[in-house]
Parts: sequence; C-alpha cells; structure tokens
Amino acid sequence: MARPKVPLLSADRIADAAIDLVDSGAAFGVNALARSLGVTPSSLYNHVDGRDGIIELMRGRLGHRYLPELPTGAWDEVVVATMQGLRRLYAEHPAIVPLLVGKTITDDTVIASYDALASALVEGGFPDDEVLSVVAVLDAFALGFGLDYASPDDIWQPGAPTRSLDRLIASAERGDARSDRVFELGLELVLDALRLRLVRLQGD
Amino acid sequence: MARPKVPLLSADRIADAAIDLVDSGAAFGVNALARSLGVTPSSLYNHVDGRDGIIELMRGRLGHRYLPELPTGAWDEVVVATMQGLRRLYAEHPAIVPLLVGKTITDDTVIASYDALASALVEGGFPDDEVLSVVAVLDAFALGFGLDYASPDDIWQPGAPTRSLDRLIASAERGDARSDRVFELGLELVLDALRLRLVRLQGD
DNA sequence: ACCTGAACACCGTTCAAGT
DNA sequence: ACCTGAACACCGTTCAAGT
Repeated sequence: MARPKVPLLSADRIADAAIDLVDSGAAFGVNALARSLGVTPSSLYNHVDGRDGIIELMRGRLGHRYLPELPTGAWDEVVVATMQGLRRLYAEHPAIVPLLVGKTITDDTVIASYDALASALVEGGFPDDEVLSVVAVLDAFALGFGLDYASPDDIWQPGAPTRSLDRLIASAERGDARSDRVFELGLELVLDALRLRLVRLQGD
Repeated sequence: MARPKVPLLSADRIADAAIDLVDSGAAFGVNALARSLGVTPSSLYNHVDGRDGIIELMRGRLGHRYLPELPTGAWDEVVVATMQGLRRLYAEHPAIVPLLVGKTITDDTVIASYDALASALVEGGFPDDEVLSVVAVLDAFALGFGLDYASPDDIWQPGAPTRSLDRLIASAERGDARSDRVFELGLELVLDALRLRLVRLQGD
C-alpha cells in the first residue's frame, strides 16, 4: 500500500488524533501518534512540520473549538469570555498545556483571539504602553491555571511536618473542583484589580 | 579509572552542572549533562534518581539560593518577598521554568517557603478554606511570569494583519525589561485585589 | 502526491564488570 | 562505593523506493 487512492492522513486528522492521544493520558510523541493512526511515523511528515508543527496544530484546533467567535462588548466582558474559553480548554485538555508552554503562537485563530482582547483593552481606556503587559498578565494567569489542571493531585508533598501546609492540604478540595475554585478566585482578583487600576488612571 | 579515590560526582555537583547546562542555552538531558561533567551517563545514576530526580534537585538548589530565609512580617510583605524571590529565580534561570512545570514539589526548602506563605495568609486573616487557593493563584502567577521570561522574544507571530496586536507589539518593550514590567504590574494587581478581598471579608 | 521501510543520530535507563 | 562500557528499548527526522 504505497500510495492510497484516498489519502489516509491530513493535517486536521493528525491534530485531532494528537489531541485524543494526549487526552487519553499517553505521552505525546510522533511515534505513538503514528501508531494510533495506524501509520508509519515518516508518513506524518507529508502533512505536518514535525513534532513542534503538530503541537501548534493542536493549539489551533483547540483554539478554534473553545474561542470560536470573537467576543465583543465592554473590555471586562471580553476578558471574562476569553479567560473562560481558555479555562474550559485547559480544564478539558489539561495534558496539552505543558506542551504549549514557551512556544511562539502562530495560529491565526488564536492570534485573532488575543488581538480581540488587546483591542478591547485599548478601547476600554488602558494606555497603549500597558495593554500588551495586561494581555501578558492574563495569559500568564490562564497558563498558570491550565498547569494547575494539569498538575498531579499533590502539588506539594511535604517530607517534614509543616506549620500550615499539611493541615490545609488535608482539608482542601481536590481535582477539578479545586482548580475551578482557584480559577474563579484568580479571575475575580484580576478583574477587581484591573477595574481599580482603570479608575485610578482616569482619575489623573 | 573504575572507582576514583575521591568521588568525581555528588548530587549537588550534578545539580549545579545541570543548572549551568540549562543556563548556557543547551537542551537539558542526561547525556548532555554527563558530557559536561566529563563522565559517562550511567555514572549519574549512582547519585541521582534519573532525569526527574535531577530536575527536582535543581529546584531545590535554586530555591535554596533565591528563597534563603523564610520571610516574616505582615502577610503582604511575605507575599512580596516570596514573589520577588521567585521572580529573580525565574528571570535569572528562565530556561529551567519549563522543566519544573507540572511536577510534584518535594524539596524541603521550597516546601518551607510555600508553608511560610500559607502561614502568613492564615495569620493575615484569610479563611482556612481559601488560603491554599490563594497560594495556588500566586504560584500560577509566578510560574506564568517565569514562562514569560523563558518565552521567545515573539510570543505572538501574527500571520495576517491585526486590529491592535501588530501596532502594540511594534512599540512594545522587549526582553527582560518587558517581563519585569509585566511582573511588577501583575504583582501590584494581585496585591490590590487580595487587600480588597480581605477588607470585604472582614467587613462581613 | 502519499505511504513504506531502512537508516541515522540521539534519547533515558539498567546492569554486569572492574577497582 | 563509584565509575565504565555494553546493551536495551525508545526517540524524531530524512530519504530513497514504490505506486
């Protein structure tokens, strides 16, 4: 079966299989991915730009699913919509988050989403030279939370007795319920802070 | 040279070499690390628990350097001290951040640091069932910012023209100066928000 | 154009052998 | 106790060969 009449693969099919693979708990890898597609590793290179290319495709596909239309409205509504989209994305596909870390974003859908966020902040009254920083803060937030979803149940594993940590860990919620709570708290905190900042900026 | 009279290696020496390796811009790996130590990869396994073990040792060494003594004082002073320590750590060793992501923290020094933070928040008046969430928020923050330091200069690489992103990127600061600014902004935002939250909690 | 199979340089880890 | 060297199962990627 050298060349099939109808192609077995496509970039989208590969990206979807990659997402399924990672969601299933398996380690991400070109070989494992090819195996799950019933295909030879080298076949993938006809459609896709290697390991990193596949990861960027995954980002694009998920962005397309979770940030489908660009949010509009007041800046804080746009912030909430974007962050909630990212939160759902990361909560439902936590194992992907570590793969996305520290890689340049090129996917158009995802870029458009950050663009909408930046534009909303500009229109909301944040000064030009601060908007990108605010976006970066929000991004750092979202990523940090995404990693929280991806984290092992025990983030901290004290070897020796602690003053507070042991006790707090013992009585704490676990898993997604905790992560959701943390995210809600965090989002509330940034929004409060951003609103406060805007008021102060406009007061000058 | 089967067994030298005085050992060539030790856990600390390996951890330090690993930090140097990663700081030099090279990819982290057991083989590269052994090479930089002038030693065979298998030698490392006499001192260290494999790749993940080495990473946790790196965390410990750096924690020891950047979070040396436990901060005391008002809760917000403790928060600032801890976050600034993490900021310096991540700023000066950005390439390490992605390695730390999503791995359980076992190192005692680092644990003690989070414990001090949690204790300060408890004493500051945050309710027990919220402290761990606040710590997680701060941790997500710090990690997110750490990743900002580790990020390529271009986090976003728009393929098509954008409404705001292109323009803002063109006029933005770059590199560490920008990351510092983002961090300061972020820290200010969380602190404001946490203070506000505390006031509201105590108002009830 | 699209898939296979062989080949390449590389991983991380284990373990017997040597002192 | 601590290092070496061989061996293992695995990476990601390239490329000629086949249809």
